[in-house]
Amino acid sequence: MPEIRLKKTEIRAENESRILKSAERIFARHGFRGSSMRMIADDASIPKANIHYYFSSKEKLYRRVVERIFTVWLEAAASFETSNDPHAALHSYISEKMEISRLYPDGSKVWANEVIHGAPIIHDFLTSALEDWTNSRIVAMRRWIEEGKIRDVEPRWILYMIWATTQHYADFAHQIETLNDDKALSINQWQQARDTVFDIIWAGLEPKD
Amino acid sequence: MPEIRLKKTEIRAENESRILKSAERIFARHGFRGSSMRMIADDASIPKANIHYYFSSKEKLYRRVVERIFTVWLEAAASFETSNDPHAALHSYISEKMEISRLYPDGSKVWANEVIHGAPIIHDFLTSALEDWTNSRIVAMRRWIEEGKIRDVEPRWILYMIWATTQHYADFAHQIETLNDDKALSINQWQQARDTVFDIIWAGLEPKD
DNA sequence: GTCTATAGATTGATAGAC
DNA sequence: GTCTATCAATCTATAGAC
Repeated sequence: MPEIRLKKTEIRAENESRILKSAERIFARHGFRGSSMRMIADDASIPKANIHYYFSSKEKLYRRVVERIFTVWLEAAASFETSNDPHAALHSYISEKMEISRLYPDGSKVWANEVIHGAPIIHDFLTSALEDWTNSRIVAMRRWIEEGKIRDVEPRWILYMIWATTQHYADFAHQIETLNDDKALSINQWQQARDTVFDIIWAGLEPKD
Repeated sequence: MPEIRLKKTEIRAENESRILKSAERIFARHGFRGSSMRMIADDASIPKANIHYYFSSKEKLYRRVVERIFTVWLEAAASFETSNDPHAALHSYISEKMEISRLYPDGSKVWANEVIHGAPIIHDFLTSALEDWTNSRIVAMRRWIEEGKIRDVEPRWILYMIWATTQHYADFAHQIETLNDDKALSINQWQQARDTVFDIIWAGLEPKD
């Protein structure tokens, strides 16, 4: 009965996707413990028991959500080229990170929430992919410094500054909107913010003549 | 019986202080919903029922914790002088914010956690004190721009950059330590990070000649 | 002011009919 | 694959003895 099995696979894919999307939104808004399976089920318009049918436990569902977020992060990470043009590499990376904050703020919030609480569930992500990536970029930035392409600044503080500033626009969106007359940032404001973030950081790295 | 009343007052002050300190640590580590009154009671070595005796409900205890954090924030806010020396004002403010991240990371985490989740409990802080303070500093920075003392950059993106970067060292401390061979930053590293944050931001604001 | 016992509500998870 | 009913654990909060 190949037809029936195909259909079941499609139903599974469709439902899993709907649940993951709702879970990301609910976890972002209420945190892991503050989110109940019932809230996620209601948001996805799927009976609560079915969430357990597709994802055996709340923790496994949460981990799947974080894995999705990490995939998005990896795509942005790739845009930080270790070529020999720091201006282009940093501009591309910062722009990409700001776009992620604008388009997927929930993912950023779940990640922030997890790290704030000591990364009890995703610690392995930090000590593997993130650590490798960070060290490779630090090496690249050190080379730029030796070649006189950027100023002599400890690379890791620059990376933290980029992460902090770009992710702030997602994680603290509520505060930013409150200070913006309770309105979300307009496209123009997003562009201006993105350009300012890059301009300030680049002004601090650009070699003085 | 003035003696007995005095002693009771002292006991109350002592116990309330112990509970608030434990609550801040537990809330920072596990979030509001992830923290139970039992965890806070155990951390403070005080019977669970007594927490309810001193603070009528979990939410009121949480609010008292956030009020304490806001007091610390206000002290740092005062160090951002609206005088006519932007270099001194920003250096003082950034240094103060970095010190807060170093000395009171738990408070910063509770605040971040709250804003990430849409500030359900502290929304009034955002729309009163924080909004007033922010607007006053934006006015001051606009004046600096008109007087040619800093470059023409939208002040609010600068403020967000300062908040994001300084608070990142508290909120994402776990990630930073993981990338630092699982060790907390040394005093030297804190100083270097603080100086770098200021230098980069000032390089982007300092008028070009 | 301290502390045990417990009420009342909510939660993650599962059993079992359809 | 869907969904109702329900269990067992946990939580906030309080009553009441000391």
